[in-house]
Amino acid sequence: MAKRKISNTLALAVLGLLQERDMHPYEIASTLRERSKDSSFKINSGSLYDTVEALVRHEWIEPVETMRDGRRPERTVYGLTDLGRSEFVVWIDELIRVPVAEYPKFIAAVSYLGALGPEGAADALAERAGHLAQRIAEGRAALAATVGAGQVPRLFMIEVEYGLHAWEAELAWTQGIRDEIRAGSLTWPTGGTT
Amino acid sequence: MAKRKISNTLALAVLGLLQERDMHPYEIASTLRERSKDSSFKINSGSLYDTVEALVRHEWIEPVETMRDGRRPERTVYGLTDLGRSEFVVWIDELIRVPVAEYPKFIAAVSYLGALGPEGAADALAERAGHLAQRIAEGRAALAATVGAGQVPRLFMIEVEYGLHAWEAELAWTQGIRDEIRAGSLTWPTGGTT
DNA sequence: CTCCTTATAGTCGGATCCGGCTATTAGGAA
DNA sequence: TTCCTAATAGCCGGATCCGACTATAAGGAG
Repeated sequence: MAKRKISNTLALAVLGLLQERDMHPYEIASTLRERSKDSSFKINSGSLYDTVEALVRHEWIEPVETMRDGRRPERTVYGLTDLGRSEFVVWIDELIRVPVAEYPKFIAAVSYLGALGPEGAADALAERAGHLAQRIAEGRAALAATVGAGQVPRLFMIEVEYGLHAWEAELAWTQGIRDEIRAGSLTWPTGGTT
Repeated sequence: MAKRKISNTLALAVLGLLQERDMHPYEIASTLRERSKDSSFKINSGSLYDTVEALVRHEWIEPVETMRDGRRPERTVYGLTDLGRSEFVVWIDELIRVPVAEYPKFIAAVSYLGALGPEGAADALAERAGHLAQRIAEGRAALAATVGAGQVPRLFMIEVEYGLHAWEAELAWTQGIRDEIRAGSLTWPTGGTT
């Protein structure tokens, strides 16, 4: 499995939108935000323009027309190439099929949970649990307002379901460990806070 | 919450190890690998040396001695400063307390799961489930061989427990959606595979 | 003794990422 | 009318990241 030419998933979002119709980068960004896909993709205007250039270099997309409206900056509208259309599917397929290691910040911190001492750790975990619970509630509400109301097909928000599921698992673990610390079933090795 | 001066979590690993004793970068990397912390931190020699330099710039660590052994490359041994020692704890505390958005590749792919079509999606999810199940088994075995055998205190491998919990949740979701697709309860909107 | 692989220790250049900046127009507040 | 903010559209320089590479030594196979 050689390394992908393009690995930034923002490129995936671009390809996905251009599937629907040609757009210019700024439009892509605002459409993604409108559909609240900005919680699945890190949308940064700098990265976006770099990503678009990379996609052009690899001929997955191509400029379709460039126009200007009054004295606004020039806009370049891009469209998918056939190559882009097929690579899009191949890429998604691969991303789904084979899990790749990622390194979330939380796991790094948990690796050194010991450094906080039992009380400090339990306290910090409790605070995290609170934040997570709130985000989960917000996510649920957002789902109810769109899919629940029949505004959007469930498939189009399926990643939100996944995100909620993942957060719930994290919440459960966080609370579980907090409880174990408080109950004394997860003990600190003697001789150090490390 | 202003942005951290140093955000790469590899720096956290460095600080954590220097807590125990002074080391040179290469030694840090091999110690981390030995303790299989390389599944919690992305250890790349290039990044490691950059990270160490950044830590020195911020005076969280400092060179303690530099020596050479025969005609091997020179080694610089680093140690924690008082600042580093205290920032270490503050940083962990913050990372635990407040969840930050991250953008795993899987969530990006799931956002466009539709593009695979029902059969393609179910098939890809099934394959992922297989990989996940295997990794979970391996992780469990590794835990049993260390913590289970009393070789290492549970607290020192607690992040492995978290990782397994997260994978299990992902596995459950993956299988659940695969089943829903096969059972027809998650349907594809008519008029497109997007 | 020679060859090959692995361990030791780190450097370097290019790719990527990202926050902050510019410039213009539209819309409303005062 | 003038001022201020938000939206439109994108550019750029610096920070970061990372893979590929160098060079030496030690250990074993044949």
